[in-house]
Amino acid sequence: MTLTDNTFIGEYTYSLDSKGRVNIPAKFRQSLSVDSQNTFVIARGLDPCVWVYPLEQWKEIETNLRNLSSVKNIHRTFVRDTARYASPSTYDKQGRVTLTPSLIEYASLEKDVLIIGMINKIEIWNPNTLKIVDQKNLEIEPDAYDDLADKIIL
Amino acid sequence: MTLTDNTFIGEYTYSLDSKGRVNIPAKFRQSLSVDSQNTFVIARGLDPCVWVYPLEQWKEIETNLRNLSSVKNIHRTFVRDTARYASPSTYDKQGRVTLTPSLIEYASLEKDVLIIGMINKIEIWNPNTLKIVDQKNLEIEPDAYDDLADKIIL
DNA sequence: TAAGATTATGGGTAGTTGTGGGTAATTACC
DNA sequence: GGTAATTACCCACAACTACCCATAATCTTA
Repeated sequence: MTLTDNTFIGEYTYSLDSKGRVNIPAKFRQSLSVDSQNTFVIARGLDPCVWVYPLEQWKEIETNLRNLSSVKNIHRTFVRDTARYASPSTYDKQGRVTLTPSLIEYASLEKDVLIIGMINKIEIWNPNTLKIVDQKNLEIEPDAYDDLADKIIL
Repeated sequence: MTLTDNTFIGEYTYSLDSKGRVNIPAKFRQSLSVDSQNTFVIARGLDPCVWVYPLEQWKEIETNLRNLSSVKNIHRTFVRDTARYASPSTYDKQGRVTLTPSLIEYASLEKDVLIIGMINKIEIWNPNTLKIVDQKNLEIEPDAYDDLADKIIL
């Protein structure tokens, strides 16, 4: 069952092979819009993981980046950090995308990887790294977290 | 007799089979809106149980999540926590949805499960777990309970 | 109360999905 | 321009999932 176009939820364990390929879960592929032409854009996450965008979604990001001022240093830095590690990747007949060595290193990916649907994008994690990050996030102020839950969860 | 669309009340005992399938009570299925296309979204409850949303209801949550910014760590964390354990499930010809192993484990579900209508969603419990939670809830401060009286007329 | 319809539960099967490896085409480098 | 390395494409197997059917229990209605 497919929900909305370009919307991803759920968690899956897959394996990264020796050629740097990972399977994109079938459910995610099915939810990819036709406009995205079987193509994702892989990029650095703000967390130590790989972010995978549907091509269409990435185009919106490019538009937003274009609108950032080149005068402010922080803007230039943000654009550079975002753009330099990003690259498009069309999945093969088996539904796999190829990750760049740079991104595999950045996210410390090994054989077993965790793929998480994040609504408008997909995250690829080393499961051990995520455990550590999850642990750290327990320190988030419960009040701020509860406020979010109140607004969003039904 | 069906009440309002996507509204669930009552309690039922059903069994979870070896393939991770549970029957959704016929009354609940009948109350599911046409827009939900025979589909529920199963997710982690805030209590140790499984939450089952009508697709239509879940889409509202998705919309809310989509509006959160990925720049803020707390937002990313919240989206991840919410989305990762959720998955759509269309019921089969016999009216059953399939639960993920992850959710079965989270809610400690065994053969006998308790299905409870929670107005806008459905809860699936291990009956023993619910007993314990019910017991704990007796300790809720009566004052807080009384505050509710201002908001709800019984 | 009896007959029919609906509902709950179990299991079989065919199609889909994930994973590994092979080969041809392309690119990079001497 | 020739060789080596890399990349993209293709095939094959194994595991799994979704779909289908069968039976038993329950409810509905005449």
